[in-house]
Amino acid sequence: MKEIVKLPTETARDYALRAIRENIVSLDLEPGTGISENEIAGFLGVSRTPVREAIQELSKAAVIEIYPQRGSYVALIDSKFVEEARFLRKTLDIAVIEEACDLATQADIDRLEENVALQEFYLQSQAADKIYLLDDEFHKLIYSAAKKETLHAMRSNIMLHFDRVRTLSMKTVKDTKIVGDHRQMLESIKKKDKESCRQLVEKHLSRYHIDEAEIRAAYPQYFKD
Amino acid sequence: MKEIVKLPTETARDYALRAIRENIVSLDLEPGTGISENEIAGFLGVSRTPVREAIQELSKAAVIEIYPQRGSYVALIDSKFVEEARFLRKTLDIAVIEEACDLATQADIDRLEENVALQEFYLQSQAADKIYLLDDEFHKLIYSAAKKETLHAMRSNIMLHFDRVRTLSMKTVKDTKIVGDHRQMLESIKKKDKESCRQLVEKHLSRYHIDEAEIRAAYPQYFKD
DNA sequence: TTGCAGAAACTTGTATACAAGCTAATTCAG
DNA sequence: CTGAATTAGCTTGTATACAAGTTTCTGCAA
Repeated sequence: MKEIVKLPTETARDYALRAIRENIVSLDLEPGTGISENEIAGFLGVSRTPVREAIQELSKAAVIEIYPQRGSYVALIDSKFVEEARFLRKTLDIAVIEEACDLATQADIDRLEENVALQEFYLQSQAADKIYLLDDEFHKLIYSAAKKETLHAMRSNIMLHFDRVRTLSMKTVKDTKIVGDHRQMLESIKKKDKESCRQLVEKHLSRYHIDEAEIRAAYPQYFKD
Repeated sequence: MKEIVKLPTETARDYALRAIRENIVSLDLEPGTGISENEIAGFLGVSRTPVREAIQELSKAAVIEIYPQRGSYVALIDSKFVEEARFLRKTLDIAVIEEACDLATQADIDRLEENVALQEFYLQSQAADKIYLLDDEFHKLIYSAAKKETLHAMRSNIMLHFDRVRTLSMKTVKDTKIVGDHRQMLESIKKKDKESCRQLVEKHLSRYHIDEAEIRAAYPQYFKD
């Protein structure tokens, strides 16, 4: 588990949640790892209570499995969850981007423009981590333009399963293409071209649809079954 | 707050979550009501810890608002959340029922048949509460047939907002029509007729799309803004 | 009566103590 | 040496104590 600095503003609970979540997505907490409330509490420098609440929340998203009186474990990557996450994303992202075509204000467009411009800038700087954050923000901005912020928060939880696979397949998907996808999506939203948006979302998702067998062969111990 | 009997199998945390949730959906805990961890803990006969964890979870679904060191309140009905819930349900339910057309096994069909038969039976008995439960189970069975159980769990949380309005509009929506909708959906799934499924889901949802102004006029104190 | 100061009574956030139960090591009997 | 029973050390679940902050009531002074 890697260290995450605690922000002065956040509560102990939010800190614990963020720290554990980031470690799971980054795979610093490997799938199958046993975790203990006491151990993590000691590592983070807080008590069991906020750590426990964070673990409870992540167990609800099914990325942590709790066995009462026995122990808790980072869930193995379950193809079923990954597929459901992909299904949700395909279904919801398309519906939301179509809604954004209708509802986006000039301010929304401006924010998206700024975001994509930054992506294109960092693409030249080879700053993959920056692009990763901007990627998340880009999709969040689209949900915001469609007035569907609550759904985005909900989406985040199940996306955890997808995000772990994304981390594993980082090297195979080229950032160049992702940023290009985002640029095209923005242009289609500006033209209010829903059919084009739909096709772009599907193409965008297909990029992450790596041959699972390949990743599974490289990291068999991370997968369920 | 009405009493809910504790099942011998469930943990204190699950009991607290179920009890608070049911009270919110039934409006026995009215929107805007102040709630206290200590008060509820005393009422349910458990300590603050499991009650607190339940409240945390419900606050994540935005049906409870927590103001640190000040108090917690049952959220007022927010039209924005209700609309997002309706949007999610329309989008996801359609995609899932189409998937169910492709994937439903004979066992799935049998379970749906049994469920709808029970609905039709209780319709004659005027047992609205039974139908309410069977309604929930019907939609859950469809998600199960489409192998999207995780998405159904996620759907449940945001549906809380929708469910409260459903409780308020109980009298205006006729059970007869709802059960008829379910019968038609089942027949369309059996025929694998996706277009018919799509239309039925949209019609089904429109039944709940009561004139919000009407409910708002009757219960203005329950609504935000 | 009005207004302000201060204390008391609440709230949630966090830490810690205890309870119940599972696992595995250890010890003792054969 | 083998095996079974006991015990010690883990785990999470729950209860309680304490901390920090907000609100409200109370009492006193003007």
